[in-house]
Amino acid sequence: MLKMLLHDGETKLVPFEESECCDAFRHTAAHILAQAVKRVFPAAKLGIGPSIENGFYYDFDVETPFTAEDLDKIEKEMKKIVKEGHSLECFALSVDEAKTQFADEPYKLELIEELAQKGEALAFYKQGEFIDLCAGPHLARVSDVKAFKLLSATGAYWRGSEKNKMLTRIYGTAFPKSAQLEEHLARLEEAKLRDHNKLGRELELFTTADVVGQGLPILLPKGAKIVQLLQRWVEDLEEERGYQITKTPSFGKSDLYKISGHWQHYKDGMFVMGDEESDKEVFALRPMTCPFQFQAYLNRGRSYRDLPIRYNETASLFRNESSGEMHGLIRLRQFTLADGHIICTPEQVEKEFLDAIDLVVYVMKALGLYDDIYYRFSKWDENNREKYIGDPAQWEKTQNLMREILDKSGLNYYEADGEAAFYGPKLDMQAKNVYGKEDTLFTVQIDFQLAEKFGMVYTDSDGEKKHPFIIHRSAFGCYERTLALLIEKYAGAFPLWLAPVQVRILPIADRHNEFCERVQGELRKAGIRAEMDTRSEKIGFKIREAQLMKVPYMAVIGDAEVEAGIVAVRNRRGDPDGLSGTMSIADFCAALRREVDDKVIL
RNA sequence: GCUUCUAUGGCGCAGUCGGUAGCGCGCGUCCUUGGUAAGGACGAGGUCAUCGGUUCAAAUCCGAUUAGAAGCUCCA
Repeated sequence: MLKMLLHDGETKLVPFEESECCDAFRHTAAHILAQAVKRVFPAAKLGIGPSIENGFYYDFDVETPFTAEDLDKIEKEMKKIVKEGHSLECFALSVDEAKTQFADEPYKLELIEELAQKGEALAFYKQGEFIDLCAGPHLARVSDVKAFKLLSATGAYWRGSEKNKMLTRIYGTAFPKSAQLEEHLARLEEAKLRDHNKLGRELELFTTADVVGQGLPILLPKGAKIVQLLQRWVEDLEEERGYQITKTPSFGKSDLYKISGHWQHYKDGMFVMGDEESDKEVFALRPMTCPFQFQAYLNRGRSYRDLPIRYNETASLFRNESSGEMHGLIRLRQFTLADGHIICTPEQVEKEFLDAIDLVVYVMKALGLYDDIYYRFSKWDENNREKYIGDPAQWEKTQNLMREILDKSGLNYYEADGEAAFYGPKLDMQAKNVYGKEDTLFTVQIDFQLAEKFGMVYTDSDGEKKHPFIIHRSAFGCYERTLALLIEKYAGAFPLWLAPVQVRILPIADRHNEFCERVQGELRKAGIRAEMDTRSEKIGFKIREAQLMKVPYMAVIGDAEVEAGIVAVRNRRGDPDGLSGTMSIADFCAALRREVDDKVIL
């Protein structure tokens, strides 16, 4: 139990595990950090310092950013402050008093000014000589902050806007007990071992080459195999659900993007080929599939009887991300989306939307990602209208429609302003990587605008020409990004059906090679991805290699196996359900096939 | 794009005050190899990311570029 100090000056005992206490704890740690920085670097100007998931940070304006040695010094000073054992007190000041108090703190003055304009009360917390403008709550005393560590110093824009000055942010974490801190740090180390950007390279799933460029990974045979498996599987699933496949160009004329609005809204994000001033035609690589796939719809007149039309396409997309944004397989300049558009009547929207979600949920369950995903209802930002097309009433109408459908679906979602596509609201399925960074994996969107822009119509039963609704959806998201998530989810030990090598065949001595080749042939004929270790090494060494490669199964073959025409099967460690023991080649093939089929069918 | 940091054979690293490169793994050859996490010998492989500068001399110092990492911002 920790003693908390509330803004009314009252105290109460709350366990650290309660989020209000945990936040107050980390927030107090942030104040201790700021106090230490002011002591060691008196010229530093204070920004803000909240608690965050798993820790805290504080922003400072300093001449030269903190070095690792600086962090050590600051940490030492923090320990001293904790030992000094100050109690915290909370008090209020008038605007004028506050301005006097923080005359040397320009960022605090800005906040005071702003709070004053809103007519909000100015609360302050004090520990020893250190006073901060702060809404609280905090711990009642600094001595409870026993275990902490400063993790990094990086740049961060004041108030989160790139128009403002970049301050120096120190990140740290803190716990009541040092054992908890150690455990947390160990978890961070553990997470790093699953990092797809490292593991994916080690397992030879992908690589990058300086001369090729940023955000342009080379998928190696094993990585490409996984993507191929996923793509075949997803395309089959889509076909089962009534999708028709299209194949459209990877680039088109600027005129096309002018219709869709990309030229006006996202030209900076596109790779443009040619110069509008001097060239007769200017092209751009496609950042999304929609305008191309719409041309398939426009191929002839459509009746309400034709709808819904569901188009899918495995599409390479190109987006000119800024140089600092690329990351492993997560953020790329070229990527492959299991893209698609459902064109339907207003009456059909609900069912089609729900069916699209149903497909995504099926896919996530099959991949084992279902429990790691959460849902974000991404709406527009009415205060930032230039980012979007269409009028506010339409936006409200579509968002309400989407909320209605979402509520019926029973999905547990949260709403986010300013995250919509420029043409409509989205349901984003979000996932976190091993470092806790969030990214969109899948998305389903309702679009009420592009049909009109492209002149897409259907003749309704009353003979009227009407604009259809369009659902933009992805069954899978982008293959590269999902692959990254899968690598981290399974730490490279893919389930059998996705493993690029399913069986590694290990001859005990070279004289068993011939039989091993036969086994490899049999497995391959049965559709099993088998690979043989042909090196002249001891069997223990070969097993170790196969373990490092995280291959689901090994088939060990020596004299006894050759004589009896069988294989000794061994599974990957930590897989108690897997096959093991000796069996005939035919039985092994059949068992593997069964296991593969069981895993995919839910 | 911004802040900080980084770049040495396929991978992981060492290289002290500037004096033209080493180790482990991997790779190749040969020997070895019967049983569940590293058998041995020999060998190949690097103009130290690129370009430019300082210097008698640069992997080492300086600048630019390219690429990578963390964070911020952005993400159709």
